[in-house]
Amino acid sequence: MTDPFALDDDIPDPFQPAPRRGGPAPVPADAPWLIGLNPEQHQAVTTTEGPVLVLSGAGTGKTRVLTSRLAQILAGRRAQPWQILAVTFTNKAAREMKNRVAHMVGPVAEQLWLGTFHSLCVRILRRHAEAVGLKSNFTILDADDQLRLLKQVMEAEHIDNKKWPAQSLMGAIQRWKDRGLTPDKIGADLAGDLAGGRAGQLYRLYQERLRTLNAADFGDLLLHCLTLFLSHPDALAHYQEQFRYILVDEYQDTNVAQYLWLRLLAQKHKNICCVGDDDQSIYSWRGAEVGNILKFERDFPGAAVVRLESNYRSTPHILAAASALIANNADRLGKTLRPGLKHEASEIEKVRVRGVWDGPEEARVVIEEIETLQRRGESAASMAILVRAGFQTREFEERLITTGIPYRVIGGPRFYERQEIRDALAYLRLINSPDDGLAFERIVNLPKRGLGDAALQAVHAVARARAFPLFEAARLLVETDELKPKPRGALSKFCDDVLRWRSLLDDLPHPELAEMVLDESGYVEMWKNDKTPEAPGRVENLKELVRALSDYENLQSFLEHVALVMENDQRDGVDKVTIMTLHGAKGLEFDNIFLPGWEEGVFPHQRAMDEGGNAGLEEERRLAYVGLTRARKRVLVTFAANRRIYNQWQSALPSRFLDELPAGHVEVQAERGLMGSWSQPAKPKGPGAWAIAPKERTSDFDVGERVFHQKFGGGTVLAVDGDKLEINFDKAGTKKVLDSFVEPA
DNA sequence: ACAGTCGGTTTTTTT
DNA sequence: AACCGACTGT
Repeated sequence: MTDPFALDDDIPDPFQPAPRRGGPAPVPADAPWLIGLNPEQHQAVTTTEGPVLVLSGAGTGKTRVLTSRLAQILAGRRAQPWQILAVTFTNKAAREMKNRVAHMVGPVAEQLWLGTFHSLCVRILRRHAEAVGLKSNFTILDADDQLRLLKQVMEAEHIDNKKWPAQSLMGAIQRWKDRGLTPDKIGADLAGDLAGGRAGQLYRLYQERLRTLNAADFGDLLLHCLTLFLSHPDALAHYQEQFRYILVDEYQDTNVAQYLWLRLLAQKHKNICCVGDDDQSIYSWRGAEVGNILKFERDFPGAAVVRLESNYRSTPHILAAASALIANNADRLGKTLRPGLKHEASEIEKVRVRGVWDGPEEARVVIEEIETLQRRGESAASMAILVRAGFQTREFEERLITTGIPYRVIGGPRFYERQEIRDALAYLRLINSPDDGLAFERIVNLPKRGLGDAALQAVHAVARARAFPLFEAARLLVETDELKPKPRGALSKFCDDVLRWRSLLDDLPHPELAEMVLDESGYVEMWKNDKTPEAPGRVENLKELVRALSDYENLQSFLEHVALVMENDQRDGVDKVTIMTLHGAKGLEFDNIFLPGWEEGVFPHQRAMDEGGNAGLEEERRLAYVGLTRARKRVLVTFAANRRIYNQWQSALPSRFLDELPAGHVEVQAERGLMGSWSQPAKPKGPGAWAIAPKERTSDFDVGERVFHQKFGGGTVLAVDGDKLEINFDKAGTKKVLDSFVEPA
């Protein structure tokens, strides 16, 4: 066995610049990255020693501070690039930071330890895999494989998957991992009655299965890293020594495991700089703990705290609207955003709010506005539609297609999640890692080789009996007469093929190998013979996959990229409107922002409130804050009075967040009667002016009266609450609607 | 072994 | 409505 602590990768290679001598050097005050910083930014950049917490509001130049700080440390000869750890939350942020630093300090930026938590953990784990029970070429499973594996475990344990869906147990396991909890830490108190009280045991079995498959899921990457650090003090000491400076982006989004990871690594030098904004914490559902910000000063006594409050992005109206909204959250550190830019008064528009009848009309209104802006010279690329949930994109897409406006959906079906790509990857995974049983199962009978349930069962039986990986079990099985001749021959051929491909791994360039595999396996052929309309596209995607392979040194690094960088950044030069979720928009900015679907239940999302209570509502509000602060010049917020959900029409009430926008900075344009009590002209009277009307206004309808509603048809009034009616519709059941939507029948 | 049908569920956000 | 998974018949 190789020494798990071999760290020879860290020895500087001859291509790196000679180590700087003579310790820190002064950085000239006119260094390019210091020019134009405001005093707070300057302080955040130049306070390189000791712990620093930067509370950075939206649009206050956070990325600039981080990159300048990196440049400052490097130019001040305070550390070699590989002694600096810079952690981001997304791959996009990592890439941008790397580019910007490279621009300032040149190619040494390549040597920084800069990346997402997950990619940095993989980098460490590849070297110490044995220490946590894996081999260095371990596979990183995606969500799909994770669930598949857990289902297998649960099935083997005879857990009724109707009563205990694998999905919810998966969620629990992930949250445990987010908190740094290994199976031995899961007591009855944590497991609860999940999976009949056997959740802890199932978690353990799942982890065991992962190890046998030489695989790790996303959460494992951090968890194993923590295990490594805690069980191998020499490894921890090595990295503590190495990372003289640590920088963390989006600190408010770190979960407990990530927090522990950082805290361990920072113990030696304590030069850790965390940048975050509690008002933009929107990932608590994924285990993020805003509390990590609060703990910072406790864990690192004497930490310098810098507040960045000058906003260089949005107009005063937008800032005022966002600030007033977020002020409704009780649980926050409190920051005040100040306009940092000069704006031409004539150019400044108020935030606009518009109510419409239903979803399709909302799409029409938004796209009309897009066209208007385009006529005024705004580019499509300057506009983004930010939705709460993925399903909302459809109506806008449809409308954009009919209008012929180019658009792109970020976060839609991703390239590496497509069926054909995952199948092709399974072939490559099996070649790369013989232990990858999930890959084996996925492709052993794809294309159809006449290997069905019976054959697969037999393979499983052998694997279990001998504690072999599935692939090895299959090889053994075909030497026996266990299988009928036909399946036996097919399986034998399959095994021979895989072995042959694997033997070529070192000799053939990997793109050629991939091409050969896809060809000889008959996989491409399968799609070429497929008559469905999407088949040609799939063949194209496979070609693209082979092409993408050539961008990577070897198969292993490609597979890793696929697992960690699940994004499709179609940043072609074409001028396109962007559609994405609010979560996806964090960190981005656009001149023109559209915020549709501001209705109770949609936004704030019902489930967020049901499951998260008031904390859930506050997180939704932060999401709204993130949405508003993406805009530089214009915001259009819309809501629809009726929405089709599960193919059922439902009436909706305007989002409470609308009430929280300050009247003086908002302009309301609603169609007659659609706003309910929100009728224009509203009398602006400071914040809250939009509040749903005084209860004095009572509907003209009476209980028991027959009414007619455009979408729901006829019904009987059950109750009257101000201008809201509860109506028992003959067809659609009981619903609450505003009285302006119904007429006497 | 596999295709076709039936019935139940789905829509929160993602490294 | 549309998709998925389990079941059934060939």
